[in-house]
Amino acid sequence: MTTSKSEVAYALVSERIVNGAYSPGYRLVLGTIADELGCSVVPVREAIRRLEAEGLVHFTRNVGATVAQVDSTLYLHTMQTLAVIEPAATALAASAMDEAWLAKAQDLNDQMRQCLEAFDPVAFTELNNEFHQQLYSQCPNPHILDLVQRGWRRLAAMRASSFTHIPHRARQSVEEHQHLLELIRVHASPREIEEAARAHRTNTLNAYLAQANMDPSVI
Amino acid sequence: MTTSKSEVAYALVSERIVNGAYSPGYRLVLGTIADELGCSVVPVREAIRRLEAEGLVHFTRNVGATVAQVDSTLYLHTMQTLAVIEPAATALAASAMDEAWLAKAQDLNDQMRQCLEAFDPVAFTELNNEFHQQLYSQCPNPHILDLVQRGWRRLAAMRASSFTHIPHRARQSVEEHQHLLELIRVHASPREIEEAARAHRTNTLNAYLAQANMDPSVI
DNA sequence: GCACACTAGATCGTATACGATTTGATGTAC
DNA sequence: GTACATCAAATCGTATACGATCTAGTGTGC
Repeated sequence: MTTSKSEVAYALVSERIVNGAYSPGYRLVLGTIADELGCSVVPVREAIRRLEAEGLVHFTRNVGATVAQVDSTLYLHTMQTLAVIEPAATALAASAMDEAWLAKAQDLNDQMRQCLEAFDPVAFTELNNEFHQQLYSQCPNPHILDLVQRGWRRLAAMRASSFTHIPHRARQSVEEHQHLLELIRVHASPREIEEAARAHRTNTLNAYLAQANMDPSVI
Repeated sequence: MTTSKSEVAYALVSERIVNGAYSPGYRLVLGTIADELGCSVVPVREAIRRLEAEGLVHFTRNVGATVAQVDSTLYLHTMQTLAVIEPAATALAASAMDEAWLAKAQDLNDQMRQCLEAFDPVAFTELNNEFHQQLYSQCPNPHILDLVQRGWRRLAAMRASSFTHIPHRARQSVEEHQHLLELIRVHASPREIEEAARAHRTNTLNAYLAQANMDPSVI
C-alpha cells in the first residue's frame, strides 16, 4: 500500500466537496464514508478533521461533520483573504516568470476571450481558475503558496454550489488579466504587480457586492 | 468530560512546541505522549496531524513526527507571510479600534519603551507579542485572523529555540509602533495603516537579513 | 575494511469493540 | 395544545489489539 487510507479518504471527500458532489450542509457520517471506502472509521475521522482545519467542513463534537455552509459573509471573507494573499504570491513569483510562463498565461487569457465570444461560461470559469493558478504557481514561499491554494479550493467549493455568477464582470476580468500580463512582460516592480493583482481581486469582490445589493461595509 | 482527549493532547503538544519545551527536531512518539496523558494513541495521533497541518511538526508516514526544524529559510518565509497578512488584518481591524483599544495599545508600547531603559529583553519580547496581538485582535475577518494567529504561533515556536535576536532593532521597533498608533488615532485610511504596518514588518525582516549577512534576494 | 543482506525491536496504521453523548420521537401532565 | 420528561436509535470518541513498515544493528562475503 503506497498511500494510506486516511489520504485516500481525504482526497475523496475533498474532491467531492470542491466539485460540488457534496453540497454545503451535507452530513458527513463517518461510518457511511468508511463503508464506501471499505475501511474503518479511524482514517475517515482523521481526513475529516483535516478538512475541518482547512475550513471546508464544519465539525461539532459528539455530533458530527457537515460540509461548511456558505453564506455571503463567508464568501466575502474568503474573497477578501484571497485579495490579500494572491497578489502577494503573484508579486513574489514575478522573478520566476519567464517567456515560457508568459506564453502559457497569455494563451489561457486568449482562450478566455474566445469563451466570451462563444458564450461559454463553464469553460470560462475553468480557464479562469487555471489562469489564476498559473499566476501564483511560481511563488517561492511555500507557506504563501499553500494559503492561496487553500483559498481557491474554498472558493471552488462555494462556486460549485452555484452560489455566485457575475456574467457582466467576465469581459472586464479578461482585460485586467491582460493588463497584469503586460506589467509582467515589461518587468514592472513587484509592488506594481501586486497592486494590479489586488485591484483585480478587489474589483471582482466589489462586482459581487454590487450584484447582491450589499453595502461594501458589510465585510 | 467537557473537552475531548484529542483537544487536550493538541493543547499540550502545541504549548510545548510554542514555548520551546519541545525543540525543533524533537521526536514526537505517539505512545510516549499517550502514556503521559493517560490516554491511548488515537487522540494523540489526531492532535499531531493537526499540528502538522499548522506547520509546527513534520510528519513522515510510518516513521513518525518531529517538531519542525527551523532554518533561516523557513524563518524568512514565515516572516514574509506575516508581512503580508498582519498589515491587512490590522487595516481591516482599524474601524473597530476605539479609545479603549488605543489606550491599551499605547500602554503596551509605553511598557516596551520602559523595557528598553531597563534592559529587559525577555519582557520586551513578551510585550511585543502582546502588542501585535492587540493590533490584529479586532480583525473582523475570521480567516485572516486565523492566519495571523497561526503565523505568530510559528514565529513564537522558532524564537523559543532562540533562533533570532535582533537587539539593536528594538528601539526602532517601538518608534514604528508609535507611528502606527498615531495613524490609528487620527483615523488614517486603512491603506495608510496597512502600509505602515507592512513597513514595520518589512523592516524587522530586513534587520534580520542584515544581521545574518544574508542577501535580501534569498527569499 | 567495505558493501550488502538479514534480523530484531520500535513504531506506526487501522480494524474492531464498546462506552458516552446527542438527537428526535414518544408519552404524560397540565 | 404546550411544555417537559423519558427513551431508543444513531453516531461519535477512544481503548485495545495486531498486522505492516521502518530503522538500526549484526553478520557475512568479498
